[in-house]
Amino acid sequence: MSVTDQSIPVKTRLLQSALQLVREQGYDGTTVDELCRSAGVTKGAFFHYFEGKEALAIVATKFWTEVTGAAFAVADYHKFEDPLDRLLGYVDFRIEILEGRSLAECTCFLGTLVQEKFISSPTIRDACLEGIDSHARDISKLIGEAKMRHAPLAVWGAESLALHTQAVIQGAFILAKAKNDVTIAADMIRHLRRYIELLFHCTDET
Amino acid sequence: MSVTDQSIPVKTRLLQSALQLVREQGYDGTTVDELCRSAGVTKGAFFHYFEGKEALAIVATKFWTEVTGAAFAVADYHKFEDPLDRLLGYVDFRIEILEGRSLAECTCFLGTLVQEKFISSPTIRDACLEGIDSHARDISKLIGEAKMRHAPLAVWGAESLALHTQAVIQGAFILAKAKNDVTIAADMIRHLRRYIELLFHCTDET
DNA sequence: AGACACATACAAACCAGTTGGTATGAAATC
DNA sequence: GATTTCATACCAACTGGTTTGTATGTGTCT
Repeated sequence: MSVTDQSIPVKTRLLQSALQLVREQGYDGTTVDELCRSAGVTKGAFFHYFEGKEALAIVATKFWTEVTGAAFAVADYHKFEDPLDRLLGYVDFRIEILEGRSLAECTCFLGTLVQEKFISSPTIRDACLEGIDSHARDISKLIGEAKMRHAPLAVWGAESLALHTQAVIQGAFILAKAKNDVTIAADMIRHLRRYIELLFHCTDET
Repeated sequence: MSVTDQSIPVKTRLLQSALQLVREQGYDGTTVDELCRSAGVTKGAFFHYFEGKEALAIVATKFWTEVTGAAFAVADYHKFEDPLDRLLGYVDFRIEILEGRSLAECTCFLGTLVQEKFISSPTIRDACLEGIDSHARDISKLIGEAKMRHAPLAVWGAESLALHTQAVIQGAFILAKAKNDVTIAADMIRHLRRYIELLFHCTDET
């Protein structure tokens, strides 16, 4: 099921190509022509479905949020009864995702996009923020439940820790890109796992 | 002392403009013309000093590494006798740097650049890696000393933890950009601080 | 006079977006 | 039920502006 598969609608193919190419080359580094070539459509088709490049970026952030949201929704870690196990399961899942994938395949479209356009396009920035926040809210809920059961008096907030998990993951991707080595990202996320374990097991310290 | 200050050499002005503009707009989003305008020089001057845009980027990474390296070298946190205090002082210093600064002024040139060009320009990627690693080595040394004194048996490695500090900081910048709020980066780095404290104070758990 | 440090003008490629069209199918009209 | 009408989904060529880079000129210092 390549991205040029004729059975996939043109609009979807363009969005899939956008996710891939932007993660590989950045937003400004990806031309509309290239996007069309990758999706196997012409420029006419592109401008039929999207008002312009920026509009595509906005739609792509929503597309990304849906696709990844669905992947997390069906992931195994939800099966654990203890919310702390679910939280640690989530972190393990983030590590699993890295395995056997190229960097561009496992890094975050939103993080890549927002770093490049956070000033030059507030519209894109807001769209990225919504996607990131949407996922962070899910994680915050997980953390809140784990906190309620295991560390109700802890000083740190669930929301803040949820954002921290996302920060670590985003930062892990940057280091992995610099080192051209996905495994380094896993190492960084394992530190996050240890941090969470310490937060829940050394409550006297917080 | 603006970047167009006539007393600063043209080449330096171009490099300073590059650091600023790339952090604001990204590499591909910054044109050579814009760079020249910002530095108050003409295109002739630009191509007199640099072979091209990519060559400038390489030199800019070295410039960045020197400038920031010097800033960290003279920072206060080195005064502490206990290496753990120096390490925590470093983290606090990273938080201090954020205060009163705009996002583009306090984020990392290398992280921004490498995320955009890690595939399309291996040369730039390597230059960014060298800068990041150079700083990480300094932090790794700090951590190694702290570990030797306070947690010699800990399972985590100094180098890995040093990279993790950089990952957290880079990721903090991405979230801050998405939220358009520098203070969120400080929150993320405070989690890093707590992680380090826990690592050194709950050694039985590791 | 010759080297260096720039400035100005220009070229060649590139890129987002436009224009003007075709093919197809569905709905309205006769 | 045949025909016209119209909207949708695309396609290919083109345009105007931008971008990196070059070629050549000019002033200055030694």
